[in-house]
Amino acid sequence: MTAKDNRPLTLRDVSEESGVSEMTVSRVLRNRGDVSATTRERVLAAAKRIGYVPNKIAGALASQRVNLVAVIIPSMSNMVFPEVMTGISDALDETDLQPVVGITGYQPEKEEKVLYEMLSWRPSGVILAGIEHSDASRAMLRASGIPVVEIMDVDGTPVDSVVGISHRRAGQQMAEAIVESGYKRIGFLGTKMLLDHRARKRFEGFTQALAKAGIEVADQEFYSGGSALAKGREMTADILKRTPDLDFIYYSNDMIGVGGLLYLQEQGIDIPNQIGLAGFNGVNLLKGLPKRLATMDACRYDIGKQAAEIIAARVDQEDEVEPTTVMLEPTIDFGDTFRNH
Amino acid sequence: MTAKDNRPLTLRDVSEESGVSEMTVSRVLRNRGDVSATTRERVLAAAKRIGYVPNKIAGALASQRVNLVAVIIPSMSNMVFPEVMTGISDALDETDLQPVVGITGYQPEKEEKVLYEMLSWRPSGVILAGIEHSDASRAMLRASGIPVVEIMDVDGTPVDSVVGISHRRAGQQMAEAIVESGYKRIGFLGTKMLLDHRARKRFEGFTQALAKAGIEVADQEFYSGGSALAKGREMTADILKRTPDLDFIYYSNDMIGVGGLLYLQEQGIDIPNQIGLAGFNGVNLLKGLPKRLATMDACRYDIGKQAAEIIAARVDQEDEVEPTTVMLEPTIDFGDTFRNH
DNA sequence: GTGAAAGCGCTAACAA
DNA sequence: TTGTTAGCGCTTTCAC
Repeated sequence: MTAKDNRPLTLRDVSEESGVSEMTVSRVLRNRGDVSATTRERVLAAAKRIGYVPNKIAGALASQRVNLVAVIIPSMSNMVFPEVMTGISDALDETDLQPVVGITGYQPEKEEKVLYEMLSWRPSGVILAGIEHSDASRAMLRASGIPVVEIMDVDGTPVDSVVGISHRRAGQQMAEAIVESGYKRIGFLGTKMLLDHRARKRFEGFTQALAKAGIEVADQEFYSGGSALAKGREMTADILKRTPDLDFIYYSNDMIGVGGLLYLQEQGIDIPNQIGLAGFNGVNLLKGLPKRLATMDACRYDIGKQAAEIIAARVDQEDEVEPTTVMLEPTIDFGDTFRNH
Repeated sequence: MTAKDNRPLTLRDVSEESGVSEMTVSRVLRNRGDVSATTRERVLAAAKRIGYVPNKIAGALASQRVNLVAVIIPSMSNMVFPEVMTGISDALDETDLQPVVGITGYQPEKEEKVLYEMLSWRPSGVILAGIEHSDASRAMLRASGIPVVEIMDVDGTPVDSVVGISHRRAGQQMAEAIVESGYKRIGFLGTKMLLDHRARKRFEGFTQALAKAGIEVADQEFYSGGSALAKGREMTADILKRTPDLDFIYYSNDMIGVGGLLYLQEQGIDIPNQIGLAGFNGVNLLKGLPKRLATMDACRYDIGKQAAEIIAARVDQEDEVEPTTVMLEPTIDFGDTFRNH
C-alpha cells in the first residue's frame, strides 16, 4: 500500500498550509531575497510538515537555469574513469552544480545518442572524454552554446576547452625510458585500438620513439573484452612463447600489466633483470602488489578537477571567456619492474 | 569563439523553418499520433537543418512524465556497484527509461540530500542500495508516490519492493563451509562496519554460525580507507603476528582477500592447507590470479537487472501493483584457497 | 491529419 | 518585506 493517490505536492500546497504567498514561499525555499525570519520559519515548518519536495523541472523551465553538468565517458568499469569522476565531484561540491553521467561504451554512435539526450536537459556545461567525436556531435556541442570541456587527451582540435595529457608524448617518454635502461627486445600488449584513440596514440608515440633509437617492436598482440587481469596472463604467456627473447613488455594498461607481472613471477622469471615491465594509468591497486609495476600517472583526478573548475568558472561569469587548454605532465613511476631504477 | 549569442532553438523555430504548426512538429518529433509522411519528412529535415535539440524540461513539465530512474548507491570506486549498474542499464535499455546515478559515500545524511535532489526531478522510479535509511528518507520515498526498489540486502523492512540477498545468511553459509572443511582457528578481517550494514550482517551471521559449532572468532581487525589490496597485505601480516596459529581468514571483501592471498603466497605459506582463505563478492578480478580466492557471488548483476525490471513494469502499468520481494541465492565458489574442495 | 487554446509548477520582474 | 502578473517550451485536449 503505497501512497499513490495523492498527487505530488506543489508550492501552492505549502502556500496554503503556511498562509504565505507562493512567491514568498519560493523565495524561502531558495534562500533568495529578503524574507522576515518569522515568515521564513513558518514556511519551512509548513513545507516540512506536509513533506514538500520542490519540482526542479518547473523551476528550471521558469528560471532557464539547470545546475547540471553532463559528464560523458566511455566506461565506469575500469579504474580510470571513477577517479576522474572523483575529481569532478570534488570540484563541483564547492558549487551548486551537480554531475550527471552518461556512458558511451567507446561507441561513437552511442556517444552521439547520449550527448543528444543530455543536451535535451539543457545542462550548464558538458565534460566529455576524448577529443575525437562525430561531426554531428561536434555540431551539437557548438550549437548548444554551453561550455564544453573535452578531457583526457590534448592531441587534436578541441571544440572548446580541453584538459588532459598528450598520450602520444606519454608513449614516447616510456619508450625513451625503456631504451635508456638498456632494454632492446621490446614487446607490446594492449587493447584493440580501433575505438580507443588514447591507447592508439600512446602506441604510435611509443613505436615512433623506439624507431628513433633504431628499435622496432619485436612482437605485439591486441585483445578485447574479458577480465583484464586474466588477459594479461594469457597474452604474456603467448607472446613469450612466440618471442622468447623479449626483455621488456609494455602494456597499454595497468591491469593487463599486473596480470603479466603475476604470471611471470609465478614462472620464476627475474623481474626486472630478465624482463622489464611497464603499464599505464598509475592505478592505486598497484600499491598492494608483491612487486610494484612501473607505470605512468595519467593525472586522472586532476583532469576531472580542473575540467569541472573550468565549467564552474564559465557558469559564473556568463561573459565571453576564451577557451582554455590545459596540458598536464604525466610522470613515470618506475616501481620495481624497471632495470637501473 | 563559441556560438553563445543565439538562444537555444525551440519548437517554434522548427515550426517556422518547416511551415508546419508547432503541434504537428511536436508529434513528429515524438512519433505520436498520425502525421502524413510528407509533413513528417519536412519537419525532420527542418529540425536537422537548424540543429534542433528538444527541451526535455519543458516536455517533462507539460507531460508530467520524466523517463528517468534515480539510482542511489554508496560508491562507484569498488568493483561491486559498477556491476549492479550494468544490470540496471541492460534492463533499462529495453525501455525508454534512463538511469541517473547519485553517490552517498555510505553517509546517511548524504543519502538524504541526494535523494531529495533526485526526487525533485520527479523521476519515474528510485533504486537505492541498502535497506537502512533515515526516517526522513523513508518518509520522502513514501510521499513521492513513485515505485521504489531497495537493493542488495533483504534483511529488514523495505519501503516498497526489494531485490537482494541475505547477507546474514551469506555469512552463516561461509562459516558452515569453513567448519565443515575442518578449519578451527578462524580470523576475520574487514571494513569498519558502522555504516556498512551489509558487511556487519555478514559478520553477525558468520559469528553466529561459528558459535553454533562451538567456535569463536580467534582474532579480528577492521580498517577504513586506503587501497584495499595494500590493507589486505598489512592486516594479514598483523593478524598472523598476533595470532600465528590461525588456520583460516575470512575477509569481508575480495580485494583485501586478494591482498592477503598475495602476501601469504610470497611468504611461502601453503594455501589452503596451512591457511585457508575466503572473501566476498565474486569479483571478476579473481580469475587472473595465481590462486583463485574462495568467494561468494553476491549476484550483483542480477540484482541490478531485476530491480530495473520491477521499476519498468511498474511504470508501464500505472495501476496498483503489490510490492515485490526478490531474494537471490548466493553461491560459494571455493576457488583454490579452501581445503577439501 | 492538423491546428488553437490552455496550462504543467515554478520564477523574473515589477508593483505595492 | 511581500504580493501580482506573465511567461519558460512544451504537451494535452479538443475542435476542425
